[in-house]
Amino acid sequence: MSRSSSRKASAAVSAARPRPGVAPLRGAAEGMSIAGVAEQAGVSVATVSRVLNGHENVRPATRDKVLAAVDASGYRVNELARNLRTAESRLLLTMVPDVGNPFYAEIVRGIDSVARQHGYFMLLCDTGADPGRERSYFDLLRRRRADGAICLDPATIQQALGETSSALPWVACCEFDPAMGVPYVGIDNYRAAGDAVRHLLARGHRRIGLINSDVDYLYARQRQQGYLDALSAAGITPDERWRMNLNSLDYEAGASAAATLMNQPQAPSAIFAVSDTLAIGVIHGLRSVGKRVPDDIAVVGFDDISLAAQIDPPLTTIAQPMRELGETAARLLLQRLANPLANVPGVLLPHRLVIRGSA
Amino acid sequence: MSRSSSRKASAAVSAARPRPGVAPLRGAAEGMSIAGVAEQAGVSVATVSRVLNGHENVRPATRDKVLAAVDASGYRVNELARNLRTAESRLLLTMVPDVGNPFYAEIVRGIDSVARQHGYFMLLCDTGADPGRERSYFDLLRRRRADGAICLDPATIQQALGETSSALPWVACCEFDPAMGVPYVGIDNYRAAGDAVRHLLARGHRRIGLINSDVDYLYARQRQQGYLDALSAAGITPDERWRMNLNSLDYEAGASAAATLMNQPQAPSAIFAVSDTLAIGVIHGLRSVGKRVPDDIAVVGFDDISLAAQIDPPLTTIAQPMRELGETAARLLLQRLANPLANVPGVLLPHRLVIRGSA
DNA sequence: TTGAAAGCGCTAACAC
DNA sequence: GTGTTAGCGCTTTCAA
Repeated sequence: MSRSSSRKASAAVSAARPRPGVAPLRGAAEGMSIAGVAEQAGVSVATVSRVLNGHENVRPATRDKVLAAVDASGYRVNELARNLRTAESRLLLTMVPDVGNPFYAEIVRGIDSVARQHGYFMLLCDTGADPGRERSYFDLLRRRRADGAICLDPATIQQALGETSSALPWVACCEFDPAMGVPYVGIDNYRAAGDAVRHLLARGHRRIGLINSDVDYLYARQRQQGYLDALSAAGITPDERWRMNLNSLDYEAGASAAATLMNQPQAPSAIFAVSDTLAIGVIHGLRSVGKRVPDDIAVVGFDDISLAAQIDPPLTTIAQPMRELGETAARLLLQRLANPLANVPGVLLPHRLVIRGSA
Repeated sequence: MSRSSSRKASAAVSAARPRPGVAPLRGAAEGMSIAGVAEQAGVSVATVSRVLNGHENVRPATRDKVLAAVDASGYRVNELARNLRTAESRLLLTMVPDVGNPFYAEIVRGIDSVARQHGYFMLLCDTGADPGRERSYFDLLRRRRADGAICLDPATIQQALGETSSALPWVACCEFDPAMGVPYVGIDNYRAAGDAVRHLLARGHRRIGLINSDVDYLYARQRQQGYLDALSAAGITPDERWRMNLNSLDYEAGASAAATLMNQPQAPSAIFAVSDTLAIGVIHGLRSVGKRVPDDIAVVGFDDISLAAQIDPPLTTIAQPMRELGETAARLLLQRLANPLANVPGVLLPHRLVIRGSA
């Protein structure tokens, strides 16, 4: 828009100083381009580029001249230009439904660390489960703003599968369907949920409630099935009134769900919540209706966010290897980018039951 | 580093198709550029560009032709090229010390929402308080990868002030020095801390502990001064043993600090922690040494993250308008980008004491 | 080992 | 209203 004048002007300035010898000392920043550095160093732009990119075939003396000029001018490569030329943005998109959820935060850290190790930056997008936003993020890929994407948002994934996005360079993390033809990393949700329920069973509970998210999501269905089958295997017929499906993982959602669940005859004596945030809310909700945990009601969560160990009582939960989940997702994506043809495998990471005070 | 080979191949492919005449019908995606669309629509690239950018001076019929061609080809603008041409990346960098901290997460949401409203995307960077990473992020600005930055990391800010970064387009959020010549948004930390202490005083406490972060940080010094002055004003001589400085805001840090604090004669009867995460850890730590909150020890936190209301006992805390903090920071930055010369003001947002069960 | 020059795909003068 | 064309700043042939 209003850019041409200033930039042009400064370019002119540097062009207007063919003064040999002493560097004109025009401080750092702005106007300086690779051409200016070349001029100051008395070499061609090609040579400057070679030095900047660490190519071997440059005479040490030449290299030093260039480096000196770069130093003196405070030049920084314009990655906008570099990106166009090399046709890559070196940006990885990460889509999460909610940055505020500690579970996602830790995964995001894992992604970020691997990405940075490989010279990529991470563009974090909070979809807020908003379909409009969700769709537009995949477009970032098509518009070359990002080289690849990692999606953690179940809703987005459901939607992506329905569209033509399978050709795009992305991987699924935590929420996935092995049949979907997109690389993924996650855990065995079915077994994990079963492990949680079996723990409760072993503690003598027979009436076990399930506070789940929307069964539109794969992971929710998998965990529900794990819950159901574990109950059946113990000879218990699951009561439908013990189950609730929420469209949020917020603390508040868990709190009110717990209150609702307790407000019925034959209320459960234990609750399995599919997320620690939900479970923490559940404990709060239970307390608000006068129930003590674990004495009156046992609670098991899912994820093992760092907070789980801090609350009262400390939360018994299924630990997911969050950091590794993120790191693996990033590696899978990088692999796919490096070799678009090779088919990248799906990977399942181990989970683990962590027994603390709540159940 | 290893980025040359693959790219070369694809460039060659598209370059090898100067075939004139009938559009090769090469479906959607890949190779398609604005020139291809122009050809299919039978117009010039300039016209396509005009349509794409919503310029008015295009005949409806022409516009339709172009749109049809865009549709048929599945063309998406290459923003790499656009960015170079317009000399802006439309990316805003946000630097936080820790994405996992719910306090920052909420602010980040505020930034993201304003950014997106204005056609920018947010590049989130977790500095992890690592000086190396910190420094490299400001370089993103110099390399034109981001148009501007919002910094939430105290350590990074301290360092940025020492360097020549004041010329860069960035704003400070939460941590700031009015004298630093960089736009900022935050709260009145001095008064806020005073309010917390006065609340405790009003509840009859005389021995009030302070669990603070590193006094290298401006906000930490401001809150400490607020604490000290409030105590003095009440005729109390602050005991140095009541104060602790931590280099982390993690739950664990708060927990162990609390244990340490209690492990001395004349231990405080109340604790003011400068962050809710710390305060939650404190409550946990207190419990682990057999102290009950608030009966034995009162606890006041700072921030009012959503979790504060959920724990047992619910946390009394100083609420910061997190969402607004983020939104304001983004607006300040956008303002600065729109008009680099105008001097953007510093803004202070109101805080508020939220009284719950812990004190 | 170095330089000249051809673009990457787009926008915006400037003509017509 | 529409087309022609000149770059944006960089990387990478290709030739010397």
